[in-house]
Amino acid sequence: MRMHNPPHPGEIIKALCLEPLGLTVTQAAEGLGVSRKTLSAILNGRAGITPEMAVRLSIAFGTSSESWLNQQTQYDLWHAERRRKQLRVAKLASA
Amino acid sequence: MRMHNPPHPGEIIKALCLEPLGLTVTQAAEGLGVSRKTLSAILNGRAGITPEMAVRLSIAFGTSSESWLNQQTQYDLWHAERRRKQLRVAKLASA
DNA sequence: GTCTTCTGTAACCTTGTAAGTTACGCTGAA
DNA sequence: TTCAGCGTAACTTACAAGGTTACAGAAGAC
Repeated sequence: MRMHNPPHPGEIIKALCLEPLGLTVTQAAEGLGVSRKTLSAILNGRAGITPEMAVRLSIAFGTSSESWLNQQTQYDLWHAERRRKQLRVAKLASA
Repeated sequence: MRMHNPPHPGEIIKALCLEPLGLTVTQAAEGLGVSRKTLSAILNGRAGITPEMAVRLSIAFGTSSESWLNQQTQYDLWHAERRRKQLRVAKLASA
């Protein structure tokens, strides 16, 4: 489990894709083939990156879809781990 | 992108966790703190592993939640990649 | 000042999925 | 035959993603 709260993937998209290319949200949304609302929600952390969106990002920006989706996975997992103590689960195998 | 259709994580749970320990689906569901229906759906590929379920699995079986969730990610991504050609996405950066 | 563009976001709808409870039929073992 | 285990259907609640439409604010061009 990582120590620091990982940034949501939207921040990375904004910092590594949109800003370097000088793309507006509107332009990027058109390029990705999604609505401006959908991209805006991701950029502002109000929606996650779905598998399909990861593939879209990999087409548009040339990185692997796996890396995009893994970012989302790490983000989701960090938040799920914060509730680990609240889960009532038996140890079925003591590793 | 992997060549072969990755097994859904439920198969791995069954093969690596339940069978070696001789656990029934009912027993494992109780230990994990979920309904028998929920676990059955996962084992039979009709539901995915959520971040919370990944944490439950890591508590019960002593493996990292990340490894469980990554299996789901790989499974989801493989299916999303199959539709890559159908997505109308512009190349915004030519990597 | 005025107009336009970009942006965030609210409201609303549709679709899909996860999870729960309850209940049913099937199977296999005691 | 009786019963435990299992898959699964039917129903509910909850939530997330995506779309369209519309609004308000910020910022630049004129």
